[in-house]
Amino acid sequence: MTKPKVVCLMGPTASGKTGLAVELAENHNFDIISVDSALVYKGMDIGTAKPDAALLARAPHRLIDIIDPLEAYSAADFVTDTLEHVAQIQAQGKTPLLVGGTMMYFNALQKGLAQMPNADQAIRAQIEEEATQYGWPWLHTQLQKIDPQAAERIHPNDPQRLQRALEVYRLTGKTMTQWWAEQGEVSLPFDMVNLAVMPKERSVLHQRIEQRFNEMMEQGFLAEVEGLYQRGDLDGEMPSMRCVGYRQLWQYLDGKDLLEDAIFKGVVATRQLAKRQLTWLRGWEDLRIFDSLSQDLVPEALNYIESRII
RNA sequence: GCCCAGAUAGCUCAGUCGGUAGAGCAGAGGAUUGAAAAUCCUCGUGUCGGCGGUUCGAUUCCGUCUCUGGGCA
Repeated sequence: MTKPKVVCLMGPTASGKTGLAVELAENHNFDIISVDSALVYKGMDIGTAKPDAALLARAPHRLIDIIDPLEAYSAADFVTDTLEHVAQIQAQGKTPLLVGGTMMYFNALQKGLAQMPNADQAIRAQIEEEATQYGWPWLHTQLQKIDPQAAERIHPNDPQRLQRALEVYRLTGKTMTQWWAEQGEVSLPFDMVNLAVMPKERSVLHQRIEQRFNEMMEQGFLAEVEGLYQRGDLDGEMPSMRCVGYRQLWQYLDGKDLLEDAIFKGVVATRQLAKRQLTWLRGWEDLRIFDSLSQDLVPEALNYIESRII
């Protein structure tokens, strides 16, 4: 018996995912779920290239504007929320169309996550404290004693993963390696149809990225970040303010960079993001890639999807 | 026109007391299990501005030319 389908539209930043998604939605019985770790934030619109009101009216997106920049979201939150939305959409007899560039979220959904606990601020602060006192290499040797396999995998210079591995152990008394071993196969009540859009040439993507960043500046990106800066309750270390562009303009507002340099660094960071997204995509199983410059992009993509949905 | 300082990797520069050179950034490849637009790993041959000279050997010293800054006229 064939399961219902969920369509996943992926692609690097600035590849034209949103435009394609809206067109697809208007030509098919789709309901869009955003797969984007930056679009979840309210009030972060220009710099995230969030679809505007007119576009959202044509094709509503779920999982946009769901939290304040003060809060954090995660791959696990995404999976939970998405499963709920998918069920709702299917109950209405529509097909979910997942669109976005946060490959980690797609991966978590498709490959599954171990049943580990959420981040714990107190434990993280504690580990942070130990890191400033003894240094991350020392924490790495601690991990070696607790979970040698994880220590093998995690580089001593990778504070984020080191912290997480230690956090999981302190929280549960079980190592990350144990959690992984217990993980088991994912079994979702639906099948995926994966497709991606991107320009054939990397240089085309780079041009679009630079052009789009300049357009964002013209549209008032700096004022948007300034507004967030002046709230007073946000800081540059929060996940929201580490987003590409926001981080660099924050540096400028902090007086740590010239505006011109901050803009350049923002463009660079966007290119580097695109590169990492492409690395994910390169090895993705059962993924059909479409050229974003193709004249017949919409019909081609629609054709492919229909051939897979049956 | 004269004087001075430069000219080395895509960019900014270091360096070679004469034995053909290396950092940061950019770029490329990879990893990716509750921060993922995050975090991290790996990768550096380029007429060392052109042409002559000295020398076994010049990117390095000398001369000259070109170009770019700055100063003086």
